[in-house]
Amino acid sequence: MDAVFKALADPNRRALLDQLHLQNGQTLNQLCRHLRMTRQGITKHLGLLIKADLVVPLWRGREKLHYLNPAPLKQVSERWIDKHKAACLRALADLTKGLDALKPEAN
Amino acid sequence: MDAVFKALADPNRRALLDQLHLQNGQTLNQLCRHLRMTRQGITKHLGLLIKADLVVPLWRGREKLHYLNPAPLKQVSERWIDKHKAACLRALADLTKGLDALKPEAN
DNA sequence: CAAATATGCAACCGTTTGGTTGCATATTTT
DNA sequence: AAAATATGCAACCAAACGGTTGCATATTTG
Repeated sequence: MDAVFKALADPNRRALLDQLHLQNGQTLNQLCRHLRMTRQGITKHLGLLIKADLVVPLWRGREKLHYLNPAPLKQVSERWIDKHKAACLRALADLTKGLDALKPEAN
Repeated sequence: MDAVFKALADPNRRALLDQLHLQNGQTLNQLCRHLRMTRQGITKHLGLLIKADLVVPLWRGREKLHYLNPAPLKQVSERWIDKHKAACLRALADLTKGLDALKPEAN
């Protein structure tokens, strides 16, 4: 969890996530084109993103494809915002209520 | 926006947000009790949280009350997650589908 | 097999960060 | 007015961070 927040702290890493969000499964060299920095520098950033499980790497031959994994971000957003969660859950609750209202005639 | 991510990067600052989430409007000295660190250290952390607009201060006499402001976090969560939104919408879709499955005998 | 491509690993270095200590200021309380 | 309470500001320091350079390794291509 700490790794996720630390990974998000740097603007270049966020730019990498943006880039992957734009086109998923990019290789290291592809990502290098959009960011003016050494390849090794980007490698280190990607390393942190991967450690935080925000990016999942997949080897194909000599190429390393990078995929965006938004799962950890879910928890991030739901830590202090219960307004947000509440709104979503309320919508679901209302619908299930709607379901129950229709059910009696089928039971 | 950068300030928000940077502010969230430190575990002590996240602990402060947790503390405010538990009880809103706490004073500096109150917050000091839950975190083993110098008061001045906490002041600096709160400074960053305030600059990121994650915490809003309110002076009352010689006391400074701190209030949690979850608004900036909303944007954070919605930057790379459209899957999240999609998942939520899918859940809703599945439920409405369930509704439709029950409906025919009522229509 | 040799050359080119794609990536990894480690040392190094200036800057930022997290935290402390010391002192100053403002509001209550007695 | 004096003592106590609540906070602010600045200097300082070790540790972490962001980025570079240099070299090593693995896969593909000719």
